[in-house]
Amino acid sequence: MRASQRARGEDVALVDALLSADERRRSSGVRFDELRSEQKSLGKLIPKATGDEKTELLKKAGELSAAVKAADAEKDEADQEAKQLLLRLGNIVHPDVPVGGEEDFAVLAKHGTIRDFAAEGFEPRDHLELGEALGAIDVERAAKVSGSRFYYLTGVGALLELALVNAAIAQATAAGFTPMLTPALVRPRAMEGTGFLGQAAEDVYHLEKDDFYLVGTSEVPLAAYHMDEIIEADKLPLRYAGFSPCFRREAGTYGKDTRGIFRVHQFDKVEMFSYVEPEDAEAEHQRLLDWEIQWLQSLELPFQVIDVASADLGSSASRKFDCEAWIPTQGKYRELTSTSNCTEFQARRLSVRMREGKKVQPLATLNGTLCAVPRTIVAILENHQQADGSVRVPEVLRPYLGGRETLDPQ
RNA sequence: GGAGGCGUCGCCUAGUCCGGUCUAUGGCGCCGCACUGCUAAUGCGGUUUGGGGUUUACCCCCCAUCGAGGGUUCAAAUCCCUCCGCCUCCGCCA
Repeated sequence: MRASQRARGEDVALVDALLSADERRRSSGVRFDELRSEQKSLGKLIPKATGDEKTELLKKAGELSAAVKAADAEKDEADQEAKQLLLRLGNIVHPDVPVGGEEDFAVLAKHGTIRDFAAEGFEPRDHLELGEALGAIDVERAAKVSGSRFYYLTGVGALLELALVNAAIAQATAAGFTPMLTPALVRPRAMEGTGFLGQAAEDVYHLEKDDFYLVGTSEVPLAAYHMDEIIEADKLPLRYAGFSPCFRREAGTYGKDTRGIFRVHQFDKVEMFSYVEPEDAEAEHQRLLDWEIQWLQSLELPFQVIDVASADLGSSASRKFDCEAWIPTQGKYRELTSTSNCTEFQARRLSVRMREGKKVQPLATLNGTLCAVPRTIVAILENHQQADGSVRVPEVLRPYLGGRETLDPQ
């Protein structure tokens, strides 16, 4: 456990503090139970007693009651402390995860072929230039209305999003996922339970007046969907494909990806989410990755799969695979999808359990992006652009775009 | 937004007015056993969840849990406050 937290870049002292807080929580709990038990047996005698005997009993009961209250307060304090410490602690890192920061990922596979635009005889345009020429993206007016990192999808841009979403939902449904439209505003418990109020809290929008959080992904409402429930083991796995808007403050990214729609405050996303038995979690993680690969291959994009390094994992992930598409005008691979194995981390916090025979225990949750719309549009526009400024539509999307084979400049 | 009603251990339900006998009633469902050519029916027993103690294990014991959290009290399902959810009516609204 210590090694895991160090790999994550957390303070090892936190683990020790947590262990001692947990011991205090236990011992104060035992003391409370004993006093309470005594108080209960005394309480049974009082209604039957009379006269001096009763006066005496009431006096004793009064003293005991004060002791119980003191013990209760002590127990509460220890509980709170342990809980606070636990919330700061991330999931245990899977032993195969490469140790290190953002740059220390391991490349697991490469798919597709990167185009050689020089050989084709033209300079690739970036997604914003293409999107504006197609009448698909308008960031200037979005800046007027909402500020930076917002966008309008217009005309074929709007149609392209709808096509992507329909195609993604179709793939997920064919794979056995239940399609879900989820709330974008959630209570603190859902946010906290999924692990987004830890280190990631700065990146989350909060509506103070109503104490709602805007979700950064439908992972949140999908994980909290079965909150406080016990699921029969033979019902597993449960697989949901959520579609929702996603909101991110993108704090601390000033000057990063400022052009176009690669990094924005609001976007739509189709997300896969699985509830499985803990023993099946690693296999499910691989399946989620395979579905992502299938999706990106159907869009005919060149991409690589990486095993994200320890310090770059979210607090809830034990292991994370990203699919990064090649972005020609940036000359590098950029994250398009991400799948995390959260093991029992979220299930414990949200109290989602499974029953197998007599045993009730937390299950495992996993999530994986199927299609984060704006980034996918970026990758499609840039990779499928043609010398005349038009963009070839991948075949999987054509049925959803009225058979259209290209998007053409206006 | 206004008024009223409701929330009990899988589901339904008794209990709440008037605090202690609630160790929460009964039915359904489910599990086990018995009985019966099979099935069904019947009988008996069991059946919230979490934490702790004990144990090889089973058993057993203690504490919490009556939507959630506070309060009053020696003592709370029961009284008071706040919040959450559901239902009905009114208003407003895409």
